[in-house]
Amino acid sequence: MPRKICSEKACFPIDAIKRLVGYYRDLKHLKEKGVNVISSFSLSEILGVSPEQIRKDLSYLGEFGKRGVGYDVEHLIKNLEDRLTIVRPSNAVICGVGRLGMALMGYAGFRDLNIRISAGFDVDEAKIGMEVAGIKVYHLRHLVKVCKRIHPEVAIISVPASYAQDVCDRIISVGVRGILNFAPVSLSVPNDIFISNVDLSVELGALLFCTRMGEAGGAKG
Amino acid sequence: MPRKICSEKACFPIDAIKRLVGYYRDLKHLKEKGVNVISSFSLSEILGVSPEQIRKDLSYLGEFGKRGVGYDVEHLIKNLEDRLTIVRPSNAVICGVGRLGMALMGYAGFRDLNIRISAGFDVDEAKIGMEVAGIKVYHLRHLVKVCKRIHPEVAIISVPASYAQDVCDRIISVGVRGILNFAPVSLSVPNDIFISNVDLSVELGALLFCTRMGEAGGAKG
DNA sequence: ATATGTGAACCATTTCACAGCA
DNA sequence: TGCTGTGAAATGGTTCACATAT
Repeated sequence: MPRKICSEKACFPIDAIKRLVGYYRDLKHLKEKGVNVISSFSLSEILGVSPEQIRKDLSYLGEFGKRGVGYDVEHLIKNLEDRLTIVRPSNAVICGVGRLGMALMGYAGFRDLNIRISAGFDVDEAKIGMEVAGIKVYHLRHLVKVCKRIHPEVAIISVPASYAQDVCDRIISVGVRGILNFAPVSLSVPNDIFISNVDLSVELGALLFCTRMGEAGGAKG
Repeated sequence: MPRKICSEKACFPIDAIKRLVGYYRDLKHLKEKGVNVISSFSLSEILGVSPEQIRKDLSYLGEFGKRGVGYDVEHLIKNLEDRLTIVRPSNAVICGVGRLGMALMGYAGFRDLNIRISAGFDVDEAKIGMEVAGIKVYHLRHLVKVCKRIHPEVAIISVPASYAQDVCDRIISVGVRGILNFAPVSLSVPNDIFISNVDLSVELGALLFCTRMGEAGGAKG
């Protein structure tokens, strides 16, 4: 993934986008709790992000607040849904129905973003034809055929590392332009394809290193 | 998590640490394939990171290459294991043995970093006493007692969002200083605790947004 | 009075360019 | 000559400070 993303109109940092998606989710929780108006300062405490950062992030998408007052929660949610294109539903597929793949098929959080997991793929004959969380599992050899019907916008790769590049290539060949990769390898893709790596052992390894370094020194940030 | 981490000797960026852990993993694959010496330029193609970036990242930990030649793969691996403290084994625990928690208990990648998942915790009586991938599941109410025996350095939180802060507090109370959080909420922790959030729907949502923006514009980075 | 929105200042990381060494 | 290691320059995200609006 690049560090920032641009259209003709504007550029903004990927990290800002991720934070904004997080704001959206937490704002929905706030609304359920009956909060109608909130300032960037109060939001700051809930989100663990500075008020200036929140305001700057929101300003990438437009002006949604009232000066001297704050943000109308519902209005802000609606605008985030619109600008982040959450209103527009999407299909996704999962390649690799192992333990992790199955967990992702049942992950409720995707639905909140209007993302529907429409199919799973695996090579294990025992799994073909199964339904996991209401999602049908197909053989990987039918990937192209099934995807031509489903038209997934994004794909999740949760196959073993050694299969990942092959699956990745085939996913791209059916027109998928965004890939969330859980396989612990660096995949090579054309530079019009977005690939985001969630590397669990890298995360845990880096965390462990930090705590051990912290023992002797301390974090500064 | 802060942006950088410091000891008395040096400071370096968290992102560099994460990349280094990734280099370590990919170098081990390379070694298995019989590669003995490699330049930062060849590594660049495999890792998808620029040669300068690789050299700079490595330079945070020391000087491991031979000018005019490249890096001895085995020598580099040994040094990374040493400097990233991967040689030193660690225990971790997982709080929340749902679908995701179970997947993580069986995740092979942790073992490659000498990280051992030593216990799982849940509140579901049906799961208590179970073994998942050889790891015993305890009731959450015994968290403190079991952790005092195991001495985990890091913990993984994969409980529902509403339980996460409570579990987090208790984990910290037994001396854990690093937390990998999968619950989709911002947790508040003292600032000597390292917490890394893996937010699956945020990742997928941001990815989707990028592909949709990319349709009209294009990535620059 | 209060809180937003934003250009400017700041600061960290990435990239560059080249000195240093095999 | 070839590739590493690293100060210096550039890039770009975050923080600051304040003008602006209610």
